[in-house]
Amino acid sequence: MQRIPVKEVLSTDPSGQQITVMGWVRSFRSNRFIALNDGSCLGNLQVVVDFEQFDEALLKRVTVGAALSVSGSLVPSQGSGQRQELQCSSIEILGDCDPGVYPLQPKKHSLEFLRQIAHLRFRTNTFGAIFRIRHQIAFAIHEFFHNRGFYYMHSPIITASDAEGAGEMFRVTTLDLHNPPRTENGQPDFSQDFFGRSAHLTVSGQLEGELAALALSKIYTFGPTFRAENSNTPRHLAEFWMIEPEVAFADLNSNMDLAEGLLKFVIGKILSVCEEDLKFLHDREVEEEKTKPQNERSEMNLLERLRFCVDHDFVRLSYTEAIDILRNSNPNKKGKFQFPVEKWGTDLQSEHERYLVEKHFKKPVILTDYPKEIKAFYMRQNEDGKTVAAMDILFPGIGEIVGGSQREERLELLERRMEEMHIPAEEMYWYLDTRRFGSCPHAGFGLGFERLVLFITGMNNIRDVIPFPRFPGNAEF
RNA sequence: GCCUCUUUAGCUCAGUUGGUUAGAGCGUCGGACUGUUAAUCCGCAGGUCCUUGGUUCGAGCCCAAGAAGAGGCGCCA
Repeated sequence: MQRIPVKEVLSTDPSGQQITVMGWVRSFRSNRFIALNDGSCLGNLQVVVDFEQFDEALLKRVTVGAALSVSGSLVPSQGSGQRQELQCSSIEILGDCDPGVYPLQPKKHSLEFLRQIAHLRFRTNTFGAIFRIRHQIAFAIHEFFHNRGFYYMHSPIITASDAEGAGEMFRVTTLDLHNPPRTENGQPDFSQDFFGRSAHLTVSGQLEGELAALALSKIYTFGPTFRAENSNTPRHLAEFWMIEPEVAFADLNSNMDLAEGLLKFVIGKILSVCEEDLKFLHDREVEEEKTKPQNERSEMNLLERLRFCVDHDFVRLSYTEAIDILRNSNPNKKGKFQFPVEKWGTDLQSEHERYLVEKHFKKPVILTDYPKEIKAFYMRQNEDGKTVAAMDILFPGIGEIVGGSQREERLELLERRMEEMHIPAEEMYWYLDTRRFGSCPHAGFGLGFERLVLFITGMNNIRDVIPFPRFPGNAEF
């Protein structure tokens, strides 16, 4: 008999039909009720066992975590917790699970503990929900762009370009580390390396994305990126996934519209498609909030935050306006900020961003037109000569979730800026060629995929929304 | 990289001023239980108190160094 996913069974009207279901035991209660989960959805199928019909030795092997194939008839449940249940006529143990050594017990586990057994944490309700939602978010992102005429472009993962300056890079090499070939001055000779030159893992697909956008008009990348920064926070990973759309004939305003539209579409989609998993994470967060002191509890719960994002326009304001607000804010006047806001031109600290998003506006904020000194070389210079057409989207609890800009399409201005920032123009000939041959206004942004998953699932640590997190000192599994 | 905190049973934690035999809940295991919903009831077992060194008659507790984890900051997405 063919296996039917639990998700399908749970949406079937029970009428005594014979079915086979395979999954893993979540609990075995009263020597009678097996809760069987196959990961197709959050819910378990209740399998009812009449122990007189089964060998006692077989039932002893029905332990938490064991893989079973069960067959029987699907009938309306007599209990109140579920619509249907499987009256079991046969049980086959596909894989035993020794409860004495199996780390997952039918009890609460801390996220820190589960992180240490990340290879098994998929089997918990929480991580099942997170990774089902993660899939749906990825799918919704592709759907959004595809429906709007964007082409999915695969930017390279290994790159010889290290000019973008988005962060420290991981080197890719096949040279013998103990005895590399040397140049005259004693440095490793990368001309003898695999690619005939120094190579690294990409920190961003943006520059290559621009090349494609200046021919295909609308492209997006969605792939892994790597940063060898020694970042130890709940918002950073050394390996993370990034979505980077790039649009020709677009300015900063349409760039903001695109980013806001994308976030609203994806969040809205998840609200409708992942109702059950979201509700579970929502309730989980509500329970967790109860353990916190009153003043640390968030004003909105998870579902409220998500709906709020979909229903309200993001606040758009310039860096200059933000500085004014911050300068005149109560915490600044009362010296509550660790870094007081004084002069125009300094970068905002995360405490300032949090104040704007969580206290002042209480909604997502798009900050625009930053001082050129604190932004990347490729951002388009504004008429004031001081700022660039940049935009960052700040989310409550997450901080920067999107960073983007209109790109500098004017060759002379771009070359001058690169010179000022000591970026070798000759190595970037291929990038500058776009400005030499049919340059046009264009814009794009980078969206941190895991930060979006973090926001939508309501989790607090980015290491809990990617299956196998990579961060300083850790590449387990 | 910097700052703060944490590390005691499989898990989550308590452990008084440094004092003799280190506790609880949950889980496991054994037993009872045929309508349970992370069932319930009874019982047993389970410890390198993170590691190393030091102070002391005596250290889970004090000191030093190291390791691991968490939070904050910086870098950013």
